[in-house]
Amino acid sequence: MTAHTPKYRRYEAPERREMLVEAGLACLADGGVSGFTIDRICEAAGGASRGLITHHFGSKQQLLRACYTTAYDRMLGAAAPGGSAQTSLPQMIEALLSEDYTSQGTLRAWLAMWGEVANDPDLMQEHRRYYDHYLGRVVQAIREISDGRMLAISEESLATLFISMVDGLWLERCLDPERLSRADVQQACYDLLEAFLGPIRPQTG
Amino acid sequence: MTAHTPKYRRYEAPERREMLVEAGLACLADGGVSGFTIDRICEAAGGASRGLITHHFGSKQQLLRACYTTAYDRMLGAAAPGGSAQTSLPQMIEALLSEDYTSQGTLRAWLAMWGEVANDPDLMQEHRRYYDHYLGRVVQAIREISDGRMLAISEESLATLFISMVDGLWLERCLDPERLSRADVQQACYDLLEAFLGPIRPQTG
DNA sequence: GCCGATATTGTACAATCGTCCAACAACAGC
DNA sequence: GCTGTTGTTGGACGATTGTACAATATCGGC
Repeated sequence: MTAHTPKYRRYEAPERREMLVEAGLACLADGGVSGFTIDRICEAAGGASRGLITHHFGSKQQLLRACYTTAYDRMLGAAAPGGSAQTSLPQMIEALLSEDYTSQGTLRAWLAMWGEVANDPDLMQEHRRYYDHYLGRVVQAIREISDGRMLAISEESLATLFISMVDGLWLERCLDPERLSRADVQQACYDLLEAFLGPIRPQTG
Repeated sequence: MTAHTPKYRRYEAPERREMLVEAGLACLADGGVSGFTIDRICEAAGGASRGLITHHFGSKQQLLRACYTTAYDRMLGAAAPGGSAQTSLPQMIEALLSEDYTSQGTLRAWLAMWGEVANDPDLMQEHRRYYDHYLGRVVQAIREISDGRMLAISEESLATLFISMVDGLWLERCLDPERLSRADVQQACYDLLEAFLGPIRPQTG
């Protein structure tokens, strides 16, 4: 007759880790590094206990590393839907400069994590790995359009240009959404690409 | 016979404020927001007392605001030497993507401050003011080159493109200086500009 | 129903945080 | 040299930080 309602739910380690990463990203989004706190993260993870992060990740810093790889994975995933490695330039422009992704929360999270990349060698290595992956995809997408044509600059150079442009526009728009509209920044991307690749703008009716 | 060597030096308020801003920027550069601490800042300001920041600025947050405007002033100053409002595009490329300015310290400082811009309305206002100023200068520099010629896009659009590109390249290079050389990023800027303005690259011998 | 592996809790801990404030000292003006 | 203004000191304060660790609870396998 002891109905015994459990005081807490037990999760498998991988699932719990995922929950904590999720909570960590949420905290980064609304408080930056200062918001990335053991107490707040556990609170955000459904009121878990303070000991959990140390238990599952060893330290707060390692949770941050996990958050970084997750965030990067998602970014790449959004730019290449359906899990394929295939990406089109318009799709990337649409996804990375979407209304959702150019939010102040997204900005705060990335700024905080980038700030750590410069400090943490492990994170730096991870960053480099992802960046190369990202660049490779863009080069591939460019080649699909150029289709063997000789461009004014190499595909790799144009890819670097494109990535930096997207990052810069994303940053400026996050900082001040009223100053730069979504249409503005997306158009700017096409201005850049068409200067090298010719007309590629998808007809929007 | 009381030789009386002073225990500390008294500064005029403006001079002391400047010292604290300097120390604040130094702390931001090597520790981001986490390094921006009353204790560390005072230590960096020649071992001043902990009460000084509250006394001169009212709060730590207001010191941060002062740091932001100083950093932005210096950035604009570096891009337009001699104190003139006049700026040339090559000069900006040279200054903002210089070896010195693409350091991890510079990165950490800006990331930390931008993270606050998204939170603090006062800082946001300041940011907007400076950005408009910055944009105006770039438009002016573009007009000097286009010289009335009709471009593929408006001078304002190209200015936005340019600023975002510089920011993006600056960011990527700060994050991983070994991946993107100074020559790479500066060349990328010219690739962009020449696509719209025709040859403008200064002959480097 | 019990057991054991293991996920979870919650406190203790020392360190650090930002702010406040009363006492103090430097230095210009007299 | 004294005095008044004002810049400076440094400790008190409560809140919060990340980590460690022993105690506890859950839940699958029997």
